[in-house]
Order: sequence, then C-alpha cells, then structure tokens
Amino acid sequence: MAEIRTGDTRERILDAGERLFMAHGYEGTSMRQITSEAGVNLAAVNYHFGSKEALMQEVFRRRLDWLNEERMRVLDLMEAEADGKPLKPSQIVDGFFGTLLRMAGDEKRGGVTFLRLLGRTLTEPSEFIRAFLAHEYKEVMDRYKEALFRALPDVPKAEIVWRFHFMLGATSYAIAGTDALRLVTDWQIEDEDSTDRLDRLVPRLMSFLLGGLRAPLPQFSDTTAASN
Amino acid sequence: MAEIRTGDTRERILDAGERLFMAHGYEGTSMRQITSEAGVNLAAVNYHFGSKEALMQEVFRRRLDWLNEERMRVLDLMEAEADGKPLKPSQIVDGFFGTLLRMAGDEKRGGVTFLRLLGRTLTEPSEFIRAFLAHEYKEVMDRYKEALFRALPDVPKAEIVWRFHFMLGATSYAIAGTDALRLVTDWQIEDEDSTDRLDRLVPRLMSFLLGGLRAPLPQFSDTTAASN
DNA sequence: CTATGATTAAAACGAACGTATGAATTAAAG
DNA sequence: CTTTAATTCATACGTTCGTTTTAATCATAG
Repeated sequence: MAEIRTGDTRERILDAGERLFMAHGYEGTSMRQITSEAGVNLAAVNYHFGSKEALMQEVFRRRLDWLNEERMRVLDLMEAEADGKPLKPSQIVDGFFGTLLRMAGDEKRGGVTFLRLLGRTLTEPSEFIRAFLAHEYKEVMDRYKEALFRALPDVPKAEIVWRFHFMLGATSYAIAGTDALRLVTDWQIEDEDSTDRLDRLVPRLMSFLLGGLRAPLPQFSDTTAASN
Repeated sequence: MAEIRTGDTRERILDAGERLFMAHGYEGTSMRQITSEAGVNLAAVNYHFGSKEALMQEVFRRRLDWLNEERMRVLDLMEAEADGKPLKPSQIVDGFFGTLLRMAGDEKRGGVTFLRLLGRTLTEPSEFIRAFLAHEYKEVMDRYKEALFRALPDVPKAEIVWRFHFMLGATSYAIAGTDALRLVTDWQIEDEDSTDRLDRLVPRLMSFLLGGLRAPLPQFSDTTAASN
C-alpha cells in the first residue's frame, strides 16, 4: 500500500481552525469561516473530523501531545541528572513553562498562534474541551506538582498548588493577552520589536514566576488554624 | 395578579446575563437562555437595552463603575496619607487587586460571579467589549502604573508594565479558574470549605503577586537591558 | 482499460440565532 | 372614570448555524 496521501486538506483545516479559534473563540468561529479560510469545501470538516467539537479537540491534540511529551522528557532528564536529590524550583518552572513558551518560537509547532489559543481556552473552557484538557494534562501536572513538593519541602502542599495555579494564570495571560490587553494597558514599549519581545518574555516571565513561587508565606489573619 | 414581581425586569436580566455570560461566554449564551432564566419575555432585552451587545456592556458597567471608583478612592486616600512620598508596593497592589478580590465577598456587588466573568472576559475579548474595557480601565490603570513607577524607581518602567500584566493574569486566573481548572489540576485541598478558600485567597495571592513584582530583574542573554 | 475506494463538491436540511413588530396589559396622571 | 405612556407579550422575520445527503471527481489496483 502506498502512503495514503490525504491531500493537505486536513492540515489546512487544522491551521485555519487554530488561527480562527484563537482570534474569535470556539463559539465565535463558524465552520464556514474555517473552510473558507482553508480554501476547502464546507463538508470537509465533517468528513475528516466528524464534527466541530472533534475538530477543536484535534487542533489541541496535535500540539499538546508533543508539548506534554517534551515536558515529561525534560523532567525525566533533569531527575536522572539529579540522582535522587530534589530539583531546583527554577529547573521545574523552566521545564513546565519554559518548554511551553519556547513553542512560540517554533513555527512548526504552532508558534504564537497555538500558545494564544491555549492561554485563552484555559479560561473559557466549554464542558467538552475542559474534560479533554483535563485528560491531556493530568499526568504531566501530577509529575510537576510532585517535583515541586520535593523541591520545596517547607512550603505546605496546598500553597504550592495555589502558586502553580497562579503561575499558570500569569503565563496564559502573558501569551493570550499580548494583543488583547494592548488597548487596555495602553502598551508602549518603544525600543522593542515583536521578535525582541518574544525573546525577552521568557526570562521576564521566569523571574516573575520564581519570585512569586518563592515569596514569603502568607499570614492568615482569621481565627481558624492553618493547615499543612 | 397573584404573581408577585419581586425584582425589576432590568435587574433580573442583568443578573441572569451576568451568570450565563460567566458560565458559557458571550457567544455561547443566547438571549433565549437569558430571558428564560430571568423569567421575562424574549423581547425584554431589546426593549430595555437595545441589543445583546449593549446588555453585555451594561452587565460590566454596573459593576466596573463602582470598582474603579473605589480603586481611585483608595489610591487617593493612600497618597494623601503618604504626603508626597512614594507608596509601598504592597499598598498599591492591595489597592488594585485587593479591592477587586474583596468584591467577591460582597454579594451586593456581584460576588464571585462577576469576578469570574471579568477574569474570563479579559482573555477572550471580542472587539466591542475590548474597546469598552479599554475605556473603562484606562484612567485607573494609568494612575496605578504611575504609582508603581514612583514606588519602584530602580525598576525599568517596561519591566513594571510587564509585571503588572503578569499580576493581572495570575489574578484573573485565580478567580476565573477556581472552577474551570478544578478538573485540570485535580484540585484537592481537603480541609478548606469554599468560604475559607475565598478568605484565604487574598493573602495567598498577595504574597505571590508581591513576590513576583519584587523579584530580581531578568538577565537578557543578548543585548543590553531596556532603558528606564 | 475498468473497478473500487477515497475524497471533494454542491445543495439542502431543520434548528437556533438576534431582532423587529404590533397588540395586549399595566401603572399612573388628569 | 378616561387618557396616556410605559411595559410585557406572542409571534414572526430573515440569517446563520452545524450537519447531512447525494452526486461528481480523483487516485490507484487489477
């Protein structure tokens, strides 16, 4: 059997869907927009993917599979080198968030478009995509949380989970909001073009995330006892 | 009429819209859902607000007007007490983000529902709502950024703007994602009920935000750092 | 070549969408 | 009371939605 040369119709649809879902959201994007931008027939989406929901899932799957495997690979590597000793928080944060951000420079992996779609989708999850992301993320999330628990033995686990949550938010925003908030914040950084901005986003965000992760523990002012 | 109209139609629509926009997004919510949940006629939205877009704007306006006035009031108060001296970063962060988070405990101001709607909308802004938020936020944003510039004279302004951005993201996420990410992160903090969680979110988030805001400046590997 | 399975194309489906209309109802003023 | 404006109501309009159907086109195997 020769390779099934499924034209590039599938890929064209995925690319168009990725871009349009990023720009207008899932509900805000119609199949006619997608097929029009992809230059394919309207029925092609249902033929190749089955439904609009299935297309959305495939848009995420083709990127997240690689991303989360890479995250696992990086963590495995670091833990092997540490030889049983806990990792440094900066290593863990870079393995999870740095790996994500470096996707933005890899156009073959979706570049900034997918990153913005991901960041935006994490705050507007429809039920079906939420369940899908939960499945895709569960394993890698548990591994990285466990690594942080061991890296920060004096910080209560609940606090670490919260701060992981906060780091996710800051990162999503940094990506998804790069365009969205320009009007809100009246963005004006004169001496940086867009390539500079992306290159410098990684160290900038890393400093912020690590500062937050290692911040002094909060003081609860109420009466109930604190927990571990 | 045996039926007792306990609430104004306008308010019932705004409440239903706020809740449904929060749960399903703007595009994902239909006028029929809104009017059905509000117990009013379908045409009531167009009669009272003119359009679905105008309703969305009014949902935000009735909450943001108070929030941003309160933020201004708090900042005025702090600056008056400081008597010309720069404020502490913790004061500024609390004035902006603490004021926001404390809205969640005030059911009269929308409570957690509006906060989640706001957090989610900031990453999925349609063109019309983006322009609206830009207008509503511009003044207060400039005031708080200026306060941060004076509080952190040694930190380049570009860095402060970025970190303000990161703080917004962490906060939005902390609010919007409280439900959304439960499945993703397999949330398990056994000994905290939801009221405890909200009460403790403020100091938790404050510690994280301040840690990130005051983190060591990033080292850029290539060229010189941005100017002040 | 013909045969066969995979893909694309054009057209249509019913459902749901936001909005508009005009009559019915309510509330208040003269 | 009657009058008048404000509001609520049932209903329908024109569009667009995701999906389905059926036929045409293409590539390859026999």
